[in-house]
Amino acid sequence: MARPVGFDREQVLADATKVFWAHGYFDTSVSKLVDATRLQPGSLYAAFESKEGLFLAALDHYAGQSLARLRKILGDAPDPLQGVRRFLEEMAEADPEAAVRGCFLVNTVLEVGRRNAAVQARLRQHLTVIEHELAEALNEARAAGLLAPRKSPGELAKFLMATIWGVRVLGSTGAGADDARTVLGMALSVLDA
Amino acid sequence: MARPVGFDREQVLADATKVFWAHGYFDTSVSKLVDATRLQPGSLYAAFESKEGLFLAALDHYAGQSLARLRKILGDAPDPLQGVRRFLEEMAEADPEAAVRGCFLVNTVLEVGRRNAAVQARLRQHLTVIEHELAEALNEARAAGLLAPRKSPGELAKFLMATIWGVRVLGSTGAGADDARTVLGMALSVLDA
DNA sequence: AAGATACTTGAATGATCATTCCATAACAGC
DNA sequence: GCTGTTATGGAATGATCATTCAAGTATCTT
Repeated sequence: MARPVGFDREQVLADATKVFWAHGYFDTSVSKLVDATRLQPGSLYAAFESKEGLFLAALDHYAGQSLARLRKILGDAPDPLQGVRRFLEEMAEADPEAAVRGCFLVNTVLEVGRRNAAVQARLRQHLTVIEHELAEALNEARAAGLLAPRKSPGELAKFLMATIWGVRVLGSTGAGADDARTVLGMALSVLDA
Repeated sequence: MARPVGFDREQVLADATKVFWAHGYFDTSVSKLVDATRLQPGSLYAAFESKEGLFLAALDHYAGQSLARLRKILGDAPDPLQGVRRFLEEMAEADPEAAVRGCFLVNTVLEVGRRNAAVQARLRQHLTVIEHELAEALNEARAAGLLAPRKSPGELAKFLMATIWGVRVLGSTGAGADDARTVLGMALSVLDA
């Protein structure tokens, strides 16, 4: 047949994700991507079609990793409710640099998603999967008697997603871990009683 | 003396704010600003020094208006606690376009603030003023017996700010008013009991 | 009414933008 | 070890970027 691809697609996506995450979509130039991935424009365009194509692929790459982390935390926890709590509480313990960097998906919702239908659709899809995962865990928790029966797992999941987003913004303002813990503590108190 | 400035600075700031709010910092070109403000580059640079200078001025313009709106709602409310509730609840009632546009300050925290110290400092300043306003209202509420004494107004204010940010992100994902009301209802339940 | 002052205009600047393209290189099948 | 096919490297493209500047114009002071 012909010459095979000479780079590791996953590695390239990891590199590109890092750049887009740090600089956003519009302030990431193709030349920054060339530097970070060590791929020339030709190869980049052959593999991902366009800057937007690469960006969407990076979004998928990031979302896949986030989902895996959530599932691991839920799986390792002694019960579904504690799993949910730990997932939220973990956010306050990231190092300051990571906290300021925020969540790639949330950053993108505000920078691009508002105005680009393709990007918004992709983001909603990824965020919905995470929300459903939380809702399912809360549903199990309620079935196991860990959560008051009058609470709605679906609504709580929506609320927790908004809490996550709020804490991400808080982190990007440069606030410290203490503030994050305060906010998370109050939000998680909604799960009590 | 000499020829006076031939444009209304407030009007220019209002126009520029609209563009920056809709497109963000990096996707707003000077030529878009020239179109929106009907000022030529020379005049724009004479009045605001640079694109970043105009952006910071737009941020100030927006923050001033936001603060005025908050103060009006607090002033019109029958008591401080209801004022705070109304300020939050009002967010769900914006028309869908405005909801997707989000809050200029929050959008900017994630797009620019994370990486530009001057912008981040300005944002923190504006957001802190709003947070203090909320904390003060909650303090009055507690003094008036409307809020349980064990609740901390300062911590509640931080939590409510994060709630606002979360709801803003929710709106930018394209979610409807119902979802916003659900999230706000749960968050405001923290003020009860 | 005349001169001094400073705003406005819009073209020019050089850099950088996303994307394309072509010559070259590398591998598969025969 | 050719031959066909596809990846790669890197220059070239034309558009657009933020910013500057010189020429023209409007207004205030005297």
